[in-house]
Amino acid sequence: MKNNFDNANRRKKPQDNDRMMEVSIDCVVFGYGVQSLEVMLIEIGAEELQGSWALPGDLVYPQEDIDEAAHRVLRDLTGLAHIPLQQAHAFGEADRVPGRRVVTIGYYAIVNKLDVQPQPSHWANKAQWFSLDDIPELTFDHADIIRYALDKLRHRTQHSTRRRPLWEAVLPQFFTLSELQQFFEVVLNRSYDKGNFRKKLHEMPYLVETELFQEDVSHRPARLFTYDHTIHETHIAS
Amino acid sequence: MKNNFDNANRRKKPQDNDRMMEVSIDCVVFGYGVQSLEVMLIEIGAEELQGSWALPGDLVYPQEDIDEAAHRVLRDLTGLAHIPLQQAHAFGEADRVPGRRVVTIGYYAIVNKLDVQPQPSHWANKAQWFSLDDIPELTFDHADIIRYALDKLRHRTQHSTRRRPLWEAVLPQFFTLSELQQFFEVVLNRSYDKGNFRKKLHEMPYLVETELFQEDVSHRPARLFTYDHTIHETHIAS
DNA sequence: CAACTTTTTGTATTTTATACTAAAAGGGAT
DNA sequence: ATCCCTTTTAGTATAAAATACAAAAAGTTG
Repeated sequence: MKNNFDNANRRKKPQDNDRMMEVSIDCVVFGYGVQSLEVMLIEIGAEELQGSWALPGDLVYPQEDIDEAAHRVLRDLTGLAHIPLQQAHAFGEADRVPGRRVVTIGYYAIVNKLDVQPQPSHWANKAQWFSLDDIPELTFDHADIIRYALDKLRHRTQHSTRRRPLWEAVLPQFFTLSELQQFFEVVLNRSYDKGNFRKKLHEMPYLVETELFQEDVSHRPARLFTYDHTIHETHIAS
Repeated sequence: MKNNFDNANRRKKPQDNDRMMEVSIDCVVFGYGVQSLEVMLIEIGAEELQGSWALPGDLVYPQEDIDEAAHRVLRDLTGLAHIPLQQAHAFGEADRVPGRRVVTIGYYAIVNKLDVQPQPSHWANKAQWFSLDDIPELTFDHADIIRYALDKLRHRTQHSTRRRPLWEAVLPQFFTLSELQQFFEVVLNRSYDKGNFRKKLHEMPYLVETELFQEDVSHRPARLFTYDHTIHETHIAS
């Protein structure tokens, strides 16, 4: 086994470490709430960066996949588990971390703020939500990583109809069309016409109408819909 | 300087290398030609993988940005310089390279086959074009990397109107609308109606009409157009 | 039951995409 | 020169999609 060499570096043996570096993960978790989109940050509770705000991130272990690492890091620092993280971009400026060489891979996700309860642990002192227009000074290039992740989040919300929709992880199992519309309005920061938005949704066969209705609202109760992933997949295939 | 620590790993000193790994770049260079889209592969000329085909790729140096590394690697192995490489995706399965831990970052670009002359060097024995439907067995997960890059290439060709278009690097400075149409047809693997395609192009103010025409063609010569990046940028801003 | 809210359906208009036709402008052969 | 071939270029006619707007339906509240 130790005699297998990556073609990417054929003149070096694996045990030579003069070309090794650290690889980290940074997670951009967006918190969806009523009329607001926030991002989860942690306060560092150790060593010289103590008191600084940063994205939840840590080094990748040699024996784990980067996707696994993303989940572990987020869970260890904030307590958030089973979050559908997506890779956004790798950041690899040589001087992005002063005095060290760390290549980081940015991941992003969106969750419902009501569904999660941030629990800082390990070297995270605090873990809390920050409004997107009120982000504190962050370590290193973390502000860039957030910008990039927000771009991807918006792009994917608008375009990719061929993958499991992001709102599926945010909305309850049964939801109204207005709730879905709000998701788009909050994430994309624009507003839609109610009737027209509804028309477009009716062309999505994987958005299935149930016989359930809203309760305890002081107006006409809306019909509840649900997302059917099986229908979505067969729809993509055709 | 050595006392600065990444918040991503606050319990380790930089000199501990039990969490270090190798980071590599793999370049997917698409070659645009008449009615064809190919990809540049190299034949490995050293050690056990000798004779295998692979993407041009190598380890990142500790002191260079990953974007720089991508250009260096491609130049060293294939002789291709000043190629506008774009990051596609990071691949970090723990077992993607047997016996080692290498996280690789995939980059992609498209060039005109007539503009470049592949010159294998370093540990590349050969460097040549392969048709996309006739790719040989590749090392590691390089086939996945190509798939991913092709996806990005197509997506960007079709959608992103807000960035410098990919065809700018492929077409000559002055080109006909039919040449531009061919680019889209080859990359997206579909055909367009001539009149309608032309109509859409006329809505792009950064595509400017010149007073030049084709010469030495045995039919009505077409008007030549050119791309104006300044106009494009002001157009994006509005 | 009138006032109010939000859902839901519907129409009318504008914009965009697609299909198709035909004139214009060259070269080459007769 | 004239006819035939090609491709460019302009244009029209139709279909589909996006947008704007209006109004009925179905509940709650006072």
